[in-house]
Amino acid sequence: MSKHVPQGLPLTLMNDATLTSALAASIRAALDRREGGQEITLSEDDLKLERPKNRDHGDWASNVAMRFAKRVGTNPRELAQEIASGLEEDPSVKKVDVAGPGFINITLDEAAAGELAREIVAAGETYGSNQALTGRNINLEFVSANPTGPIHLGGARWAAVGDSLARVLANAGAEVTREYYFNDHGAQIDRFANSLVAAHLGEPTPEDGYAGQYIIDIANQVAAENAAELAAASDRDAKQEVFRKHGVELMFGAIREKLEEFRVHFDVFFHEDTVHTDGSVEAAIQKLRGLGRIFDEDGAVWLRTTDFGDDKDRVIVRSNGEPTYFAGDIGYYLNKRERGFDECLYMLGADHHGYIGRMMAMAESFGDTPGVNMQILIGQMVNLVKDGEPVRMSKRAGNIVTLDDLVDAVGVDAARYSLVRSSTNTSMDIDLDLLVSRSNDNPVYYVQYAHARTRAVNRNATEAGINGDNFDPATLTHPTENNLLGQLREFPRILEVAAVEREPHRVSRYLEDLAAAYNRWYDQTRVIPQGDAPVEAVHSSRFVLNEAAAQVLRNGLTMIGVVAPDRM
RNA sequence: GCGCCUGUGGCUCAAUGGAUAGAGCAUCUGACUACGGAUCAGAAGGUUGGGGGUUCGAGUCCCUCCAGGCGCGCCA
Repeated sequence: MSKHVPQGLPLTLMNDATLTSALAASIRAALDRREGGQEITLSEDDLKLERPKNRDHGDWASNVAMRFAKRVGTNPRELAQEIASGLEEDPSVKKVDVAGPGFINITLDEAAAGELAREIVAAGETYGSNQALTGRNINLEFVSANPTGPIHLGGARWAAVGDSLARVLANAGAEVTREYYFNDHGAQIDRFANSLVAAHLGEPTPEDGYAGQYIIDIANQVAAENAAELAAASDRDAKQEVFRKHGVELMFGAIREKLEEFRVHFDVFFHEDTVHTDGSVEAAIQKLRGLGRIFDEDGAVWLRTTDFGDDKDRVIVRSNGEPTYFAGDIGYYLNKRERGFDECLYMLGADHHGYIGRMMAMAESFGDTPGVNMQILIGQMVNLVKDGEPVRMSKRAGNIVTLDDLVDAVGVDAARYSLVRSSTNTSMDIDLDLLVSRSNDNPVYYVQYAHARTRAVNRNATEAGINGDNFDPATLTHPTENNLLGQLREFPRILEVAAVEREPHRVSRYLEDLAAAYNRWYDQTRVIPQGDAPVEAVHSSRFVLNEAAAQVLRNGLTMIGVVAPDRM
């Protein structure tokens, strides 16, 4: 994602703490044995363990030997060997291998690894929560679509991604406020109102107006509900005012309703009007003027954004005295900061990326730090495709595909999942017909199926009298168990990265890997003994592992607002 | 012209600078009178757009070229 966010955010990995300290001690010892080793200080980064993609490379791996070999005058493999022999003394370590150019591959003791299943079940829905963003007070603004029409596919994408991001940020310990900037101030609203009057009077859609069935529907509804008010309106302008007031209200109500149905809840709906009427804009201009950032030219009021890297200076009050749209943004930003938000995140479509320069300059004009107090996340467009050909959506033309259409076609779960699943850096083509016909291909069902399967296993096992009482982690020795445990162990780290990098799509990718690991395990082992075979500790242990997998699938699906069903 | 994003198997997309570039769909071959076959096992399919560079190591970072999307208003 194009992220105008601070670099080098702390990323404390949820590695096994004792393992990390054992690694540190072992490296220290190896370095101290060499001349000059005392001069080297180890950073958190140096001790970072990573999870090998290939299971043959153990549970954890470190590249530390390759990073330090040159500095201490040896080759990586030799240094790795020294560190490895020190590590092997740690009781939770089963074996340590040196591989490839100097990787240190650590395999955990099975009992230590299996213990995780019990820990996850005990942690329940808190498993995966972390402290990566503790103490951050974040305002996340997303969707903010104009109330001149229903939410279209682009807005749907930001609704799904933004809401998931909010969940991921909160899961990382941040205070998150979800906010929608309700743009009810500008000329577009006049055009919207004008379109409603025209529809009411049976006139053709005005130049620059909005078309579509929803305009007619809203016009009819306003007319039906406000007959007296309309009759009292003397001229067309007065009628338009009636349509403006009630039409915007209706449109906005519909948007809120659709978002709620999409399981996207906003804490604050902020009306653009208020920054113009409550003095926020005026206060912001005064403040910037006091800071020497404002100048007057050609009868207009300007903000000297070029001082902070913008392409050109920006008008904030036109020569006719009307504030620009950007003036509203300025007042709104100041308003957010005064409400106590340290970090204001904006999710914008790629068609607004030209805005970044002036927004960041504006924040800096206030003395704030761009990329910290103000962070802008740019996501690429959603394109509508029909029969392989791109179709240009336009509210004016009235051929938009809406959030509602998408939900009608595939349902909330599949819609949210597929919108979140890919990086926001990539533009997205949606062919609604194709989406419907291939709806069963959606990976969301694979993940949901895995969860439903855990519940079926649970029901059957419970009926067979199996529970977790005789849990013995050392019995979880099958390769697929090792693999599943490794996958489960990664969950908190995935959520940390997703939060810090602002990339919720990582969660869905992870869930697909986890579901695959679960299905393979299910295929290879049995929780319930076959036939008359006795119930042993291993079955009890697998029962716990089954519950752990279920828990993580649930917790992960919750992050993207998708239901974890008991049956499908 | 300048700026941002993208370019990875036939298609849709993954991959905090790490090991043999991974999934799904499509294609082909197998597996159910054992806990849900919406599943599993396997095969085939790649010069990561081209070319330089940095690094022990580059799909990832830097430069350059090519292609596509988006943007450069006293519009919102």
